[in-house]
Amino acid sequence: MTPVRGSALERADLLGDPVDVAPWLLNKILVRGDRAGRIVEVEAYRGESDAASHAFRGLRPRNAVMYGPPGHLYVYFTYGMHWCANVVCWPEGRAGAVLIRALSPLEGLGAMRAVRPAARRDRDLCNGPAKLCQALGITKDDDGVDLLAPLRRRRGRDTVGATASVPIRLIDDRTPPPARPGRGTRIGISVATEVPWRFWVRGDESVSR
DNA sequence: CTTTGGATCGTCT
DNA sequence: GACGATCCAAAGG
Repeated sequence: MTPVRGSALERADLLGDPVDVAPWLLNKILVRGDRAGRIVEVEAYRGESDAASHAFRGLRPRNAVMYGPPGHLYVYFTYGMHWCANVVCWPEGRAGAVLIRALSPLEGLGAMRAVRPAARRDRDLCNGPAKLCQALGITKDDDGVDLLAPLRRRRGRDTVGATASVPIRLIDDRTPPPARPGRGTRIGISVATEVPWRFWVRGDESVSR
């Protein structure tokens, strides 16, 4: 399998409103060691002005990363068993993030299948925010990592086990975002359910149900 | 295919 | 003490 190639994103591209950054992130690639997937579904969370955001009630230990510089990963734990990952937006001091809801698996499918035995088909490996974290081994340990940091020389093999030391990066392989992405309301929330801040790549089979 | 309910624990009230 | 930015297995059509 040929490794994905691409350049790091510009941090300036993530300085904006999550509602603008979210569709722009579609078709970018999330890489962890030998595993990689193309972003095909996202949701924008606008921080203190968004009742559905974890930052709606201000700075807390859990959401502190969202108040940091853009381009870092905000990871949270939910439902007593799941991890979910966001790309931090807006300048330092202002909370905002884009939840990554689904990836189209590109590389390391074998490792993903090994960690996700519940996935019957490959399209089920990363078609949900907690599923993709499981597939890439994203946990609390990855909260706050810089997705745009230059990649150092490969430290070791990406084994199915410990992923904590394996870097996570966001890269651009020059596949542009869709000119006309799917757009609709966000999923799984009980407030601010009417705003259309969910975006996806139309027709991609890994978009969540 | 769709619907339903259980699992499970950190965070905030 | 309640409730999640969810997933999955089981049951029903």
